[in-house]
Amino acid sequence: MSNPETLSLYDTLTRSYKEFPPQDSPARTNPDEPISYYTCGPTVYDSAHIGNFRAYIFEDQVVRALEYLGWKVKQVMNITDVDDKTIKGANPTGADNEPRILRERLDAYTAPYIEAFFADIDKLNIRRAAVYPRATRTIGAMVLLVGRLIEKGFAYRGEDGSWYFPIRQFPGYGWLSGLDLEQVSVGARVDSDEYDKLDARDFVLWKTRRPGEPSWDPTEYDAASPLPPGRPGWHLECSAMSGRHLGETLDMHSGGHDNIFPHHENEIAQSEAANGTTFVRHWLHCGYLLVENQKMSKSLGNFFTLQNLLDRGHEALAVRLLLLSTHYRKPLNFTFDGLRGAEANLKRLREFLRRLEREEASAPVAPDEELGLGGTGAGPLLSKLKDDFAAALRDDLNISKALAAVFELVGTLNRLLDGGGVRREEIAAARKTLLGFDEVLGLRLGENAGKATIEPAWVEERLAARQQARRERDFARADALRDELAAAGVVVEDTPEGPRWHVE
RNA sequence: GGCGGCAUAGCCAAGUGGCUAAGGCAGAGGAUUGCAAAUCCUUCAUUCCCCGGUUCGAGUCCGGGUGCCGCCUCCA
Repeated sequence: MSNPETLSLYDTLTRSYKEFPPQDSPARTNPDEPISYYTCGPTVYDSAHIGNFRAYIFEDQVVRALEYLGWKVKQVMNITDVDDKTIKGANPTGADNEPRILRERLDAYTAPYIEAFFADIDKLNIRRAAVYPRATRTIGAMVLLVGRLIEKGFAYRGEDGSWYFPIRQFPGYGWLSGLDLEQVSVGARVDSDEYDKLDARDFVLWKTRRPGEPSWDPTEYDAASPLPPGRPGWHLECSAMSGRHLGETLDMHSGGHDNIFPHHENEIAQSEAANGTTFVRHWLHCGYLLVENQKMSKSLGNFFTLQNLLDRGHEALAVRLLLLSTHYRKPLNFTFDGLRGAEANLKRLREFLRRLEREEASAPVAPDEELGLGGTGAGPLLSKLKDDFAAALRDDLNISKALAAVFELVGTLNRLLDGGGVRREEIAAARKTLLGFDEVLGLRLGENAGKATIEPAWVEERLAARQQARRERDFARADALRDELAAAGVVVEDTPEGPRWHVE
């Protein structure tokens, strides 16, 4: 393995391109040290939609690209399993009960959504992160974090016992989002439990227990904790979980553009106030997803989960290809036209790999090949394309350029193979190059997952009958046999060397 | 109102001052085929939202518009 290559990546905080990994990242000097990468995960109150998956696929691209370029990565993705929506979902009537019962109800409510989330990311071939910490299982770390904030004077208690973070005390507040605190309008609406904030813009760290809401007793984790029984505020979990699994300073943190404010802004404030160290060296955010040029919403009827698309007969990996083929920082306009285009592209890539495998297996090893002669000189082309591909990734993950290299490989090799005389080792090298690209694209080109298993003898029997019919020029019968095979998912292609088939 | 992003062919999209504006999808014509499929060839933006300006030269820089999108504190 050659030395890892650095990338030029846009950084949200400085609004500029920066070299990644950052200079002060331990991964830069210690080859065994992984890049620490924290990603905001799902709130499990419902099935994730394709807008969520754009972010998760983008983050998967980041990991895959870094690994392709030679880096080790430790990715952590949180699962938010306690917030207002999950609480409401778990206990719609608001009936009060013991905290333990309410916590159990919450777990029972989120469990199927957690399961669905993992099933979906598997279908989309999103690699699993190293850890998926759950908020409800990390309460102790959150309690300790608030404890440190209290010690340092970065938290105050409201009248009802909830604790808040005083944003005015944190000098860097607003930096990430570029918001000027004085300009942020303080809404006229003041929530009933916000009356005792010192500043209406302060955010809650720990909410005191309300009837009907699951709660945790902080003294179970820290006997000296002044926090009342209650639950964590929205932002606290990410600061606590990232610290627990990746340390006080992260190489990279990413999420959707809409997480910048207030979520990530508040994470910075909490973590840096508590630890006195830089929280994140590099911030990365992906753009929004539109559907047919409109915001995705249930009322417009353009709201899609992955399952909705599968139900319409689309393929998860085509959805993946579509969602990754727009540069991560640009708005992505999801259309069914685009999805069909992605399906065509995916088919072309699969077809190309099949051709390489087929021709590699049948290519004779010519006498001059043993001498290293002959062939078409595909080698230099392949190394150029690999260079182009890697350079595209290093250029702020320029996926369009990377895909151009992939399709140049397809077009050029198809031409060479049509011309003949390609050496077996050249074909093998092309195949390996394509599969190498797919390590980043994640389209499972080299796998046959999900394909129907067909009994070859059954197919051969029909093919033989069809050939017989063709020889007799009984094309109606030949086409009927081909249709029968097609119905079973078998695609037949006639060639000068006879028919060949594959399962689709 | 404040802050930020985007605008390139029917669709997706690269491009960050200089040869003929990448690549993909769709379309058209052709080779091949019994018909298909796959593949290949040809074709598909005198032009980059509009108006000015800078420059020998601008899609690329500057100014001004227009349009679309996001954020401006969770629980609304």
